[in-house]
Amino acid sequence: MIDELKSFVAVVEETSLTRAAQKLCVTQSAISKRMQRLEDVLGAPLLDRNSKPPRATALAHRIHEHAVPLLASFDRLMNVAREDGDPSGRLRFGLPQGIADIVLFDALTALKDAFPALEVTLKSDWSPCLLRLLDAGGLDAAAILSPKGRQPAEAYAGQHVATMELVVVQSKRRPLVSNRATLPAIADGGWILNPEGCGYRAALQHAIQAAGYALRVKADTHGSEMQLQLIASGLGLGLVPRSVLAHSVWQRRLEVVKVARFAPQLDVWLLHAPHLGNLSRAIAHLGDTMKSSFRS
Amino acid sequence: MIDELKSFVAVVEETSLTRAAQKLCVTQSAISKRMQRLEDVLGAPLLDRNSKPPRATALAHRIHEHAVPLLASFDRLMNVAREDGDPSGRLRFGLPQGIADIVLFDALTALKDAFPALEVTLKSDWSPCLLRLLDAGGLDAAAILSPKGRQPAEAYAGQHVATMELVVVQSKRRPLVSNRATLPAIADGGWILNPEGCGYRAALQHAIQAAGYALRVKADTHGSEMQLQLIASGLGLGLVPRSVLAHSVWQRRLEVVKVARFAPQLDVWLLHAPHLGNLSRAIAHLGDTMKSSFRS
DNA sequence: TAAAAATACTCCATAGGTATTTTAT
DNA sequence: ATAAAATACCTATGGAGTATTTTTA
Repeated sequence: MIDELKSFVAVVEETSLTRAAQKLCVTQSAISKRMQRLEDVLGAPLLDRNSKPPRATALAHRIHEHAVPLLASFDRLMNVAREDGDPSGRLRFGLPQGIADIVLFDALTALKDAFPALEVTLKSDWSPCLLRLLDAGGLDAAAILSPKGRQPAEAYAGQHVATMELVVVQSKRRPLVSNRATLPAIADGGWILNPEGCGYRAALQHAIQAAGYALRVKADTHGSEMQLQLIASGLGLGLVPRSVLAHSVWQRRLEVVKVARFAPQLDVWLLHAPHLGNLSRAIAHLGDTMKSSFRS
Repeated sequence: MIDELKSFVAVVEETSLTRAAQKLCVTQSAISKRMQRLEDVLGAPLLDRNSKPPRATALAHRIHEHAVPLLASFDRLMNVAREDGDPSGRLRFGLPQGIADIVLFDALTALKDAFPALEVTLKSDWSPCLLRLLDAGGLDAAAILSPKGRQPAEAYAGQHVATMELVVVQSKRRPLVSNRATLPAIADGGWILNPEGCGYRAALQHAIQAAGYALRVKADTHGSEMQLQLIASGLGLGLVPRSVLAHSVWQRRLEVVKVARFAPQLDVWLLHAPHLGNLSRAIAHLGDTMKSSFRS
């Protein structure tokens, strides 16, 4: 039916079956039959054959008005799957809060600049949830945190974006531990962390449990600034990326606790669906801006 | 390709080839092959076959977003040709100024009420031009004036709407002829008429020339109110439908001249394209409102 | 008479059905 | 073990091309 409509539009615009045939690189006979098929399907004549070349009927003009945008949508649909096509439609991007703090503004600005037509939808969640969504086709791409050195999983396509150094911080005014502490000392210090599922927290928990201690959590927070504010008040220790600390408004009230033989790091990955279609270029661009966000 | 897209949408929404097949009344094998065809055309997998039933990929979700509105447009296009369908799209209606004065407001209001989704485009011109446009498919319907009793032409579809009685008018204060005149008296009176092509003028010219006299035109006007204003000033005679005179703001300053053996009448026809598709009901409604406009 | 569209006829591709195999849960 | 999808195989249809006829300007 799409071929019939394309032929019909060509016929109306060329006002000639023969010219339409040439334009579409088929025989005049094929066009003639396509038009008859279309008329059969619609149940009404589209061409007035009392004239030569036949003239489009009033109904044909109305159908033409519908057919042109329809064929344009069809072309756009076909373009969605082309790797080299212009990014279009919606890009569904997921990222954990901790990464959002660092890259989101830059990323959105850059995407909007490069691909104004692209609509970006965001999903903020912990890395494992994002991975599951990515798997289910609910996301086109996701930024993921994973312990340094370990690939998120073999099955995922994507690129390594950055490695984040995590540092232990406490209040400068009301320190809880020495700023050159040991693992046992901080384990019992009382922690202010983002909830279960957070990549930072998982890394900390893993390290402390591996050393045979238990993690004592004093407060769950959402978002780095809230976390750092509470830490600055002297309520407990925190674990944050060094870059987040550097940009925080609470920085002056916080100090880094150096912990012997404890240097947690997280890898940041930009993973994406195996086939991106015309989002490929957008995701590549996103990867670049993320890398530069982490460098600065 | 339309069938493939319909199947694809069904598969995504049913999350199962088998259920999609049942929904579309074809075999599971057919759906399986349609999906493969679509994937071939797009050059990318839409289903993740590592699961059963297969899950839609991220790309599939994006394609789905485009496919749904596309199929809706397709259905709307198919509906355009159905005689019994809801009127949609654009209705291109032509009518001469003289009829517009009488029916246009009522007609537009009634159409808007009955079919809010319908967009009406107007073309104002003399009847012969409208007929030519209608012929060429440039109009869906046109109101036409033709001398009483004569069909506009056998080839046109449509209905008779009304017969308009035309009356000769002159200024009440400054009459040019007796208000019980004869044909030779008025022939030389000096006329204020709409330009060449106007149905009224044609009728008058025909009657006067048939009686062996010549029509002396003093002024060309556009639109009945302008014409009646000039007539009221005593500049010349006019020929207008009795109904237009009745509704004119100049009525009190005008008087009807009764002319012996001169009773010009015009038929009003509502003609339309041979196949209207889903405009049928709109045109039928238009015919009804026109008739009632002429009665009042 | 010339140009354009429709048609008769043929061939091949392909879509769909049936029956069966493969595969994931 | 079972349900679901893929596939092998067959048939029928239908779409396109060639050559020819019909029709309008």
